[in-house]
Amino acid sequence: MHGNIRIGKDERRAAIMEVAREEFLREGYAAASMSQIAAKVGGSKATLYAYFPSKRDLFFAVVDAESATLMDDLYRVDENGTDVRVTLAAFCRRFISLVLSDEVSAFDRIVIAESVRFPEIGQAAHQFGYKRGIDRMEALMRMGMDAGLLRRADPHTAAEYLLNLCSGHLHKLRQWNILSDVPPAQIEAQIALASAAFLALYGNDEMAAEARTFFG
Amino acid sequence: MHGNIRIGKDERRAAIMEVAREEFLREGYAAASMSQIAAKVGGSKATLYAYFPSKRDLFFAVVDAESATLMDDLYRVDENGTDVRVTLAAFCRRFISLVLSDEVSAFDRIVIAESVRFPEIGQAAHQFGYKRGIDRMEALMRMGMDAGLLRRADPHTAAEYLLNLCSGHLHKLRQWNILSDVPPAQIEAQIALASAAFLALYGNDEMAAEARTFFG
DNA sequence: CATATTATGTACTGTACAGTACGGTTTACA
DNA sequence: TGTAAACCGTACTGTACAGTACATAATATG
Repeated sequence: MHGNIRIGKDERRAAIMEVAREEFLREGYAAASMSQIAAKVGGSKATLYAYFPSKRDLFFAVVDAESATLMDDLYRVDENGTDVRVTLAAFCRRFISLVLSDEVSAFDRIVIAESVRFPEIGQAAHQFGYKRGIDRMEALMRMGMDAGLLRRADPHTAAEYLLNLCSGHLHKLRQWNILSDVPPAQIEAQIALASAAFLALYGNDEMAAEARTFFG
Repeated sequence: MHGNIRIGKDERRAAIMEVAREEFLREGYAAASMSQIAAKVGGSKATLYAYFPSKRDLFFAVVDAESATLMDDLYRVDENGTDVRVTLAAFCRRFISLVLSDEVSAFDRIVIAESVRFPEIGQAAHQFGYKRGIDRMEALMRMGMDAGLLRRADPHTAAEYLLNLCSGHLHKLRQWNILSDVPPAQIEAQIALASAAFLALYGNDEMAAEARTFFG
């Protein structure tokens, strides 16, 4: 009667998580409803609870998956050439664009909001995202230092600071839901500013002097 | 922005708001309960609703008040002397300490979490806090530039960047609820780092050179 | 075809909450 | 001392939700 095509368990699970992801990201944990999710999946609540024993479990599954994919995007370092400056700029571009995107924004909001009730979430974001990302970037920093483009310093701290510089003014405005769409020109400006600030702090004397012309 | 002041009975109103503030900051909007608040105030729900027509109104009243007091603390510039460097360092110390405190942390979390459902909140935080704070700091920047300690640049952008530099690594960890208590030594390190970074970017050549020794 | 598994809709339980109704009680004050 | 406003407790309405029960239908496997 209802020509429902039977699909494999994994696919159904994926479909549930996809819908749940949208609901949780848009509504937050409390306001998202299991009945709503079941309805949008097209199945029934009974089936939903057959796959995930509780709302909490579904939420955690979604957050873990999203954490893995997003963080993998966020902290990717494309070593696309020999020039460390190019790699650095490419990283800033990717990172800043993503940080200001709807998806990362929404996810970040959820993590911050729910990390009080569910501390595991904040720890996951830190351990599997941020920390791992910085570890990856250490290699990039070392390359720059070995090439003489960056000052000799603790590469871990340097990586940490690059990320810090990338999350700027626009990020705050997005967190407060003031900017819904960020004009590309502003993103470009933010990228240039973050790169320049980083080079002014960690670049060799020559690069730092050049970068400092950005500030004044 | 929500001036609904009743004549007389100010103490009771204040008592309600004090309790509501604690509840909202600890539980968030959804999980905070009006019955709970009424009980903790010592009164009844009828009285509570006599003062605030709805949960939403009470929430807004609390957020507005908290916004005003917190932001006033956060963005205060103590011009306690003639030396701009001292004023600058004092500002960093005050700002960073407050940003990492329980109160500001909790409030920031609420604003981020609820600015989706209540966009007015994010706008209030921006308009009456952040924006106004930066306007105040512009004066400080101008002083530094006039004194020749800072490079000539747009004082507004410079002020914006100082704030940006102050919200560092530790702020992220607090947002994710990983650090509950921040060791004072780490706070001091963060203060020194932010000051140094700012001077390396916006300080005159002499100060910038000195500040850059911090990085490597 | 027989049987075990899985999906289905519907309707239920229990709970928690915002907001209201109301009759009685305290307080302010004239 | 009288009166009106403010307050109180309690119990209520209506709603929304997580999670469950159950009887039925579709599918797979043998």
